[in-house]
Amino acid sequence: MRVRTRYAPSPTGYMHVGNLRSAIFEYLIAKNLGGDFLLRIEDTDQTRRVEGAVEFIYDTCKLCGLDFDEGPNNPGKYGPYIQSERLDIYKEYALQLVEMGKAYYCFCSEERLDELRKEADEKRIAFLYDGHCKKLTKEEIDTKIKNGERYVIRQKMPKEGISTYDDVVYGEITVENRILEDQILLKSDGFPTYNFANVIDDHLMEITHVARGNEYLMSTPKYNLLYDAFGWEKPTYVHLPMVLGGDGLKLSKRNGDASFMDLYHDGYLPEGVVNYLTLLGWSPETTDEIFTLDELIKIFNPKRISKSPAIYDVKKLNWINSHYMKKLDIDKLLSITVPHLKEAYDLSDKSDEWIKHLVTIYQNHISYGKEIVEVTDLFFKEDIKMNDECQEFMKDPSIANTLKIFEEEIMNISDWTVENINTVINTVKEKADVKGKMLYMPIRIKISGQMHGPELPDTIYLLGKDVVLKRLNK
RNA sequence: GGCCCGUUGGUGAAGCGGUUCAACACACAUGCCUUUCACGCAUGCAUUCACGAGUUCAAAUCUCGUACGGGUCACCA
Repeated sequence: MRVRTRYAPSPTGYMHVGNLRSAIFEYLIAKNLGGDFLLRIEDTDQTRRVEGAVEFIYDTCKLCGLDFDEGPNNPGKYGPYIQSERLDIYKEYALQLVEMGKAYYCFCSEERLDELRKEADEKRIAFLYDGHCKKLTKEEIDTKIKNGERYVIRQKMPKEGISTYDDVVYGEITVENRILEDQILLKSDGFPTYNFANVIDDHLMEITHVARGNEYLMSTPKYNLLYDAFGWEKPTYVHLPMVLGGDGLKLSKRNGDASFMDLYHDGYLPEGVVNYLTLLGWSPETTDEIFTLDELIKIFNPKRISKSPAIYDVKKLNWINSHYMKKLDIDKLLSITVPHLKEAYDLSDKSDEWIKHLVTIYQNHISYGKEIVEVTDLFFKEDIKMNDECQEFMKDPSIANTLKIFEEEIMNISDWTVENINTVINTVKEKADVKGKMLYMPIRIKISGQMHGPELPDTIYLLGKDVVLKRLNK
């Protein structure tokens, strides 16, 4: 049987890295086994629907290299791929289930349910629908429907026994049937619930591997009961550990850039993000950490997904992304850095050549595009401030002389080039009789306010003669 | 509250009965390289795997209990 996986998001507009990771894992599972990867939009909750969300999902996946073999924009023979366009299908199957006695009509009002829930709450026990409408006769049901009463269709659960299934990640999962609620399959607005649509579609679309967040670990037995009722073959389940923020709490906008598009706009590279996200809760057999998508396809094994939650660690993301930054060609590098520079600083008096030079010398120093802004502020600020470490260093008595000679030599440069600046530094070395750290550091600190930075001659060159002289005299 | 899942160094994480099993990476420290910084390279960094008991000749690895953390109990997915 051909392996088929699906990424089945709700179009709520926001795609955080946890969702993206699910998509990546689904993609990797399919491609590793030479199968298909498809997109299905689960828009059964009309109240949460966001316009343009589908395009957003497409854009994100395209940027990341996750190509769909089938989906709303490139349908295969299993469409439609948007659940709101499949309503008739769900209804048909729901009715079939009622026919078989595995589901029933329920006319209970919101008020009655709330009352029941409150009671359960007071007794501090879990609320379970009491099966009130299960006893309704055919005649009673017909009358109620004729009277226009709103209804839902609920799945009939066994009241005793246990259900067990095997998960690729979590192993054998067993739950008692008595805790399974007669869950709603079809809502009163005619839309199916996730619980129902998901099963119907996965079967109809011949999905073989279902990868999803582990919040479904406990409800999977209910889905299996549905498969059994229809006599369908159950898929292989791969429940994914949750992605947590650095503070150990659920990922949110607060504890980091949780949205892929935010990362992308900050100048992170999709290859880097995909590489990092794959390592969230999964590890290869070797100790390598840098992988292209193609390499990942070859080695991805869902059995190696970990059970414990994965921590989304921006530091590690930065480290991986910096690998990809170093390999970037100049045009690409410019495209992810210059827009941020322009936003932060006034570049109107800078030449393209100057900007290119600036970005180039920082290529090995930044881990994502936007970081260029904070590391280059010494080129744009009027005043530079030395930290304690710098001030401590500058206390050495020999420094005044070194800087004085340097200033004289700089003033005498007529042709402002990196090469000539380099020559000046060598001249200072001779005349002041200092070398190494005592030669470079005073100059670096005086003109940049920092002990770290890119090549000194380049820094001096880009600062310009006027600024350098000005800072030397402060 | 019931049920399910997790807990390895400063951090992220491998390992899932023995054979270097406490990998690897980040961070940190030191050294080399570069006339400086950074990059790169090299070395160091958990007598110990939440805690307690048990099984075993042998446990981070299996079992039970405790603690802590998370998930789930919707006409949301």
